[in-house]
Amino acid sequence: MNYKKENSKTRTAIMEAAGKVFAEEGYPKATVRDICRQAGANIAAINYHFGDKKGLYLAVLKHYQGESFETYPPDLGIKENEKPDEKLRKYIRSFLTRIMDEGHPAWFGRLLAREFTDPTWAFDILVEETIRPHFNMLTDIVSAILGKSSKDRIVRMNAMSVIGQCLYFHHSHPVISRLYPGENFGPQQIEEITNHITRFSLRGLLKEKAK
Amino acid sequence: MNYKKENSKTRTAIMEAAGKVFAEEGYPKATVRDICRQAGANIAAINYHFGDKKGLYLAVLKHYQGESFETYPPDLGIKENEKPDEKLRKYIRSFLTRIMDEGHPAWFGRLLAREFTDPTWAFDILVEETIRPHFNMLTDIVSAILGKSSKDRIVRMNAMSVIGQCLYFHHSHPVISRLYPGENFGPQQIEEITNHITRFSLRGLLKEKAK
DNA sequence: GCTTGTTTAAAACAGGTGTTTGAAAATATA
DNA sequence: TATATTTTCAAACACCTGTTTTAAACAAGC
Repeated sequence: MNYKKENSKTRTAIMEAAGKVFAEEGYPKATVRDICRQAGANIAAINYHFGDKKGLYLAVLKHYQGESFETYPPDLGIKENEKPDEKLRKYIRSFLTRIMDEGHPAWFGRLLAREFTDPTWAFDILVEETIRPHFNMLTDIVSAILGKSSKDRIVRMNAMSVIGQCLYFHHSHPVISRLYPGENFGPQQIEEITNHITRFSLRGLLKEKAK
Repeated sequence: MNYKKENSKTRTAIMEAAGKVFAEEGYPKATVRDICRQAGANIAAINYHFGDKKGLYLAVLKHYQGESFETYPPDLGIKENEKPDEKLRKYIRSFLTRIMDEGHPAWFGRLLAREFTDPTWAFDILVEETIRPHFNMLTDIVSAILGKSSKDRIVRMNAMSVIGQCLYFHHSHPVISRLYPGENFGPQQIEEITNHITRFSLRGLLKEKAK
């Protein structure tokens, strides 16, 4: 019922492994046996420390959520008096890095990207706690560029155009690697992709403003 | 071994139900029991008519693939001497309709969209048979607008920006409906979304050309 | 009629899933 | 040291998955 120590060795090992597996396989396909094997723990430990698979997923979300946005803050280096164009570039770079970066807390970004395309029961929590505030941040930037209210419908659509590009450049890997073997739009190309999306979007936005 | 009649009543009923379920749930989560229940057929019928679940999925792909691209041809109304701008608009509309439309053969589009974000074993077949030719069609349009070779890397990135927007406007449903209840980017808004993406993209592309 | 080939039906099978059990081991507490 | 508490472990449980079996119903040809 009450799950004891917060800093057990196997507990953190399980969370570490779970983060990796959940991000790679997605919640439904990820198996607790696989997670425990990678963590070097017994299957029952998952019940003992987290209650059940849901509890584990929730714990992983809650924990790495913070870590991810500490490492890749969406306003990374954004100064208040900076031009909206530059704000947009930094937002895009941060977004891309968060989901395409390799190594430790980048799982969370991929996990979030997964929830975007087919949500689990945890989606509502994620929307309120992380997606909404960060989407608002983007719409603010876009509305500043367009010179329109951030409540405007057109602002939302333009913001979605930006996010759509970012997400697709991430999970287009399977397609690209088959269509053009050798071609590579992977984590190493984050800078290049950032530049492309920023240019492409700023033009789409600027003309919209002029109209 | 040899699967008899091609026009059995239960056979077509199963394929119909399977298309719907596969598109809604995705291949892994879709269960043969669910499909057979919706088709009013026995579980064993799936083995008799299609061998196994893979065979069924393949049969569904092969069949509705043709039907989908007959209903929503990617060059819908495109005349050879038309301006590239108008070609792009029609391509985008066709793409959006194929995955967002309701009713009969629209499953296939959604099914394809699913394979884009997490591919199954059938992905390689789909790439060669449907994705490659249609992506080439898009890169041709884009390269005409940019005035660059369709083999150019920059052309591919711009094409991806277009497709990324289309895909995201489709599966952003869960996000949007939670962020802005009442707001709706459903099948009814296809025209509006087509206009937005076309304008947004044409501007992104045009300036790229001018540079 | 009978016989042959074809299609359906109920039940069982083998394997994988999340979860629980109950007793050991490890650790802390007195 | 002795006792109580916390943590691990192997095994089993109940359920769901795709698949197979075996027999029955159906249809067509003679």
